[in-house]
Amino acid sequence: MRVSREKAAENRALIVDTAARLFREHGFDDVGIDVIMRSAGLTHGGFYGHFASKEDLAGEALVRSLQRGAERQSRFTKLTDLVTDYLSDRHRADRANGCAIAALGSDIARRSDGIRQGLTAHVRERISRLAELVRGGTAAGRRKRAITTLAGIVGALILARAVDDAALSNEILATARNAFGKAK
Amino acid sequence: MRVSREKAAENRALIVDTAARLFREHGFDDVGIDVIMRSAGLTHGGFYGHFASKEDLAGEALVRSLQRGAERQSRFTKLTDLVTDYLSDRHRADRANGCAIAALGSDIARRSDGIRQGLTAHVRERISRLAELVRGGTAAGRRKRAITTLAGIVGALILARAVDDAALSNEILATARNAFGKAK
DNA sequence: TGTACATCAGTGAACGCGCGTTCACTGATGTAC
DNA sequence: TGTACATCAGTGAACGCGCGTTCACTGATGTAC
Repeated sequence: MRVSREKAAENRALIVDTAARLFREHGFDDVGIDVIMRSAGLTHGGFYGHFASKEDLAGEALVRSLQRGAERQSRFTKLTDLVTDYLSDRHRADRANGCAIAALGSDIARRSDGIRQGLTAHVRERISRLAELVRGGTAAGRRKRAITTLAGIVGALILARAVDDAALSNEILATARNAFGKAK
Repeated sequence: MRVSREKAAENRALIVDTAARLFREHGFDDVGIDVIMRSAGLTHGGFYGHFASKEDLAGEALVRSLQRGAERQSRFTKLTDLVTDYLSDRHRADRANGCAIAALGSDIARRSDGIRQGLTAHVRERISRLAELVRGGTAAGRRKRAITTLAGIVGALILARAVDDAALSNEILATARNAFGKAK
């Protein structure tokens, strides 16, 4: 049965949000459209009224995930705080609501151009944002520090999640927090 | 038709090697058994004479990939050389024969226990190996430096591959080479 | 060393299931008068 | 403001394809004598 245009728009946004979480948690290929729609409280048949294809949704969901990450990071005024939050136990455990680059990074390199373009714009912004939080040095130096920091925290989180040993995982997180979160 | 036991063992190793390359290039879920077997010059029906399941092969293939990476890195006697090689244009372009952590990192966290255990042992070894290449400082300091370096180069390679812009990708690689490859 | 038989690596057809996608239909919303 | 009709968001069954897995079969290898 038909619903109001307002409700339809809400449903669309809900599908994107739901997919954004499920994709980060299980990867693009391991989440079916029926699961996404059911999780959003709908049936799978209505999917193609909102999106042209699953790949289309994947692109929107990734952008949404990245936006959420950017919003969270915008709360911090010190690089240390941002790094501490990014490399926290909570973030390691909560893949579904965490950084999309860490959750899907090695996948993204293999996806379609549209998806990679969305990521590229985001990475650019995140580097600029990190550079603003670096204290001292030249502009070029701050930018280098921002890139190094981004690479370091993304790599550390991916390693800490991939590793099957709590002690080693903790050691990786703690060491990276120290190395990349220091005022230097 | 039957082949000699020696030939059968060769075929098995060839399947693992072939799968190791294909998985790194396209991801676990986007490579079918028929593609792997055909790439190895066999037909798909023989697969289950060698492996219990696709997941079983995935585990062996990952271990093989990680071994190859360890062999390559064992050639270097200086941290700078290792980092320069890891963050080279060649490595960025050749995902199929490169580091499995960078190629499959965010996937691995979602795989079965067997697969993650193989990775954990490897990460431990790689950290020890990197620590040996660090000059100066205490043992604990060298280990911390090794962890930071591993996280940094893995993250940088993943970012450089995911990004859809050659200039930005180059900037990430060059900056990380400088930051993590320096003698400090 | 040669022969006869058992074994078994590899083949190719087939099965079954999951999943992306399509479609006829329903009934509430939106619109024209 | 109310009525009649058109629209269209969502439903659920169905389609078709790909892919992991199974299986009867083949014929070369391995073994027993």
